[in-house]
Amino acid sequence: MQSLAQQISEALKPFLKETFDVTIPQFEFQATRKEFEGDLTLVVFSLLRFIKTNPVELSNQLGDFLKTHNEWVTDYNVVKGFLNLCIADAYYVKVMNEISASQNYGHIKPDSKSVYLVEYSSPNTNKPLHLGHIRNNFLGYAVAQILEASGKNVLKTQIINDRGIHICKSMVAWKHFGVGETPDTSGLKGDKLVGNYYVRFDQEYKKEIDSLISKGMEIEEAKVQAPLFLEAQQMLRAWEAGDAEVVTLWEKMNNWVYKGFETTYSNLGVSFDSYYYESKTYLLGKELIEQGLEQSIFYKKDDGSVWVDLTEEGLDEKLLLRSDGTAVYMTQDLGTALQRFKDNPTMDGMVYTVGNEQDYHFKVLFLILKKLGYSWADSLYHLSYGMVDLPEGKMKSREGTVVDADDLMEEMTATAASLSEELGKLEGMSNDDKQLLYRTIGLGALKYFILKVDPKKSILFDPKTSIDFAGNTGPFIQYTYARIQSILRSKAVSSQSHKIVEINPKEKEIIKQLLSYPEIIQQAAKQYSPALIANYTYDLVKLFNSFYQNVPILGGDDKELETFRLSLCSEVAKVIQSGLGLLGMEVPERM
RNA sequence: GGUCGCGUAGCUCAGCUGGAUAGAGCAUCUGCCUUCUAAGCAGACGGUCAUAGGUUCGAAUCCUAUCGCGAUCACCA
Repeated sequence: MQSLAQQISEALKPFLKETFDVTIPQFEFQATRKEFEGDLTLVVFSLLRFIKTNPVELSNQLGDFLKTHNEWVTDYNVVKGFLNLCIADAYYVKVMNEISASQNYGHIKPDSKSVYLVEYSSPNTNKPLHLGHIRNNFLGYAVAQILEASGKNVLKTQIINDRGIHICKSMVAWKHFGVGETPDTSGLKGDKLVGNYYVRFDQEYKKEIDSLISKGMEIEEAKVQAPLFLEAQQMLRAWEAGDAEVVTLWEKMNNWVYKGFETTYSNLGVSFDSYYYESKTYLLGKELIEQGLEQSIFYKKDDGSVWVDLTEEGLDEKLLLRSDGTAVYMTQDLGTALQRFKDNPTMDGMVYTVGNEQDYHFKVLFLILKKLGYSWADSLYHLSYGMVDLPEGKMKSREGTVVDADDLMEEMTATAASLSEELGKLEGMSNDDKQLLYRTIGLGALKYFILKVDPKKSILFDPKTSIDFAGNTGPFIQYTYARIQSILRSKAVSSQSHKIVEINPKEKEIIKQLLSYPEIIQQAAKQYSPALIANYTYDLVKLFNSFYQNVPILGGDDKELETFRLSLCSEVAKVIQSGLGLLGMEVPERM
């Protein structure tokens, strides 16, 4: 479907060639502002670079030409260098018919084998998911959906940080204070149980430090001499050496955590196509370091540690391997990237959804991969997002100011429930259906609240006041959808194309908004920005509500008009559903 | 200190590759529920786009400097 702007561009090019002997590569169009008459505006100013003439005169010339040569341009007016074109109602009726006839409007089917990987979530296995992970998950999932809608094959994946000193701490604490306790015996989710022991480790560790200090030891000395700390270190070494007992316990506790995570993911409404584990990729990373050493891309210091020098690129020197030969964070990420490429040879790009405190890390990671000669390094993208802060400041697990993901979702559902009860429109709905609805609304509120903001900006989240259900919010959009469904329930929408000759301004605005949806998806994909989709959908909903309150949809004598309006409602509903779907949000039939 | 990001209405945010008089929501105030769901609609109030220069027909948008906030600069991940 060719847009009107494209059609007009095509018509103008030969005209300008003939009249002025110039070739214009690109015309600039914009929607006409409300205070002027017209629908589409050609910015003639931008043509002055090619044609030295009076902008008003040129505008009039172009307007005359279009009025006589384009079937949809009915009239025009000129304000300074702006050529405002009036477009026939029939054009909007025609495109409405095209939109209703199209399948999955705005979405494009992938036409190649190439694959995009979207990595998100990527938790540690020593504590439950919290508010920060929530932003990460919503963002990653939404971006994956948007890329898919824009015509790419997408695989959602994550890297699980399942090895290291942190998980050993939980294991040590469990061995001392909780042997025999399992998710089944305690009734706790696995991730919560393991997280508790991580906290317990820290508490007991502090006690040991204090006791050592009271015996006259220096603080720094006490920190590394505390028995629990030594035990955790010892356990990490045993793990790396493949000690059977340690590995078995490690597997057992990690599996508890994974099971707990699965529950949370399922409640969040996100999913993954594959999983990568650092315990499995760090060895490949080490191989890469060896290769780089042989090719003299990296260098070894006297103590045996391996480094890369990025000072020429304006960065620092970066450690890649410790002096004892063990892997660091960067080693693992190099290995993971290579592993993913090996698993997906047709990979066209990869998106890393990771907080902005790691901007530097990813800059370095991509640079190293490029130095190693991997051509795909250019198509890696760090989807960097800002922190989620609380009124009290940063979230700190030690100080108990972390907002737990499961708890938050439950709170949201409860808030949605009490607000819905107050409104009392759900008579005759079964309890199960109500519960499902409350979850849909509560979670929708949370998702929309987070996704409508530009990813790179940090969010201030106040659990008490942040989530609203009125105005620019998820529930408002869901509510509008539910109301449209209610209208559609009363009458069947015919699929025939409409022939009405006149439409009112509200309808025209809605159709214009619908028309720009495919472009919005492409743009959102290009910018990795769910916020673009969110704000687009909100605008559409606002237009619809104004229409709904001011124009009778049902009734009246003109049946032709009624069918047209019903059909318009139906298309609006479909686009709302699609837009919210890209954000990972559900849409209710009634609420 | 070096590097990166942010700064738009009292608050939360839009503003696409520079375009016409900078837009929404919340809050405050005024109207609108016997007609398809009032989580709504119609309207009022609210701005030195952090500051100062520059680029040009034209700047919230691009460039430079300054100020403020945040992140980062580990043999942690």
